[in-house]
Amino acid sequence: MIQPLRPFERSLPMALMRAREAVMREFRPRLAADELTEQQWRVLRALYAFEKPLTTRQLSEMTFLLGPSLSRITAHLSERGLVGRAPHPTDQRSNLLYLTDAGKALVSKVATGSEEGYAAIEASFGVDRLELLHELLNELAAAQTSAES
Amino acid sequence: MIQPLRPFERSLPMALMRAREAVMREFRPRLAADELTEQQWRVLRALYAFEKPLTTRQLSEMTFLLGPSLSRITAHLSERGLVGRAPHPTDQRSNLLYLTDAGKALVSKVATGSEEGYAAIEASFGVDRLELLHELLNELAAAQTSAES
DNA sequence: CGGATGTCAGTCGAACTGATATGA
DNA sequence: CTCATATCAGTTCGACTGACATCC
Repeated sequence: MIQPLRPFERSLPMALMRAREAVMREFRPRLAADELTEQQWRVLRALYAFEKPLTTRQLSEMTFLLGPSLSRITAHLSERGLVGRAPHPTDQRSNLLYLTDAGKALVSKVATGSEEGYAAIEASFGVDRLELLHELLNELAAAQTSAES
Repeated sequence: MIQPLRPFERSLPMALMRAREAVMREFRPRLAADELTEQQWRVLRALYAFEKPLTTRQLSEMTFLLGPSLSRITAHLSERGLVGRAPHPTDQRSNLLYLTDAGKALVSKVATGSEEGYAAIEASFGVDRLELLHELLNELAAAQTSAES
């Protein structure tokens, strides 16, 4: 007989996915309403949060998207007029990507609406426990990232 | 000026993804070594955990995969001889999917190896804090799922 | 030169929608 | 008849690899 391995409920990746899926049920419709995929949103969100232009490489690290995927996504966002591209001042291999005014407006609109979603989560889950969860998640990510061989 | 919205670090979906990404760096190579995608693994894992045959619908709820995606995935796993298919005893619309011996052996092999990954995580993060994290994640998922409109 | 950055080309897997057959 | 289950067809998207031009 095969040994009784780690049960389904104790799978950490599964628990993280289940929680994320539950949360995204709150946000996904808002993104879909503006024809945005999760990945596109991650890019816009990163650009918005930093308020400064970013290179593809920086975006890649922040959004966990691979270079080639980012090339496609940013090209698409550029076609939609949400993202602009400027030459890098010192490194001519690289570009700097930034949010256009239309991009900023869209992010602001979606993010403002999303605050309703956050309010719902905070109400049903509790602000302090949400804070604790954030803390644990950050520490887990830090612990694993630093534990690379 | 646009209001300073929720910063990047306080995005719950992002925090969950970052943590999951960090954890998956430990497990992804193990799956890739056996030519398994994350989604395929989720299906095998669910079948293995339940030890009983499951319908496509049940699998869909457990793995967060859509029906059509599951059809393709199970067809693929069936071609590889990892999953078998039997008629449902009472509902002739449905099938029952189960792990073949080869499937069980593969899951057992991958899962056994993965315990090393869990050990590394427990070592760097702490068993008790991992337990607390699991608890919070489950409660978050439950709170959100029940808060559906 | 070696090493990094970004893009292109191409393949594969999965998400997703809409339609369809089948049976509860 | 209705509703649910599952699959198919087809499109879009992103993951990923390998090659490549460009430049530090």
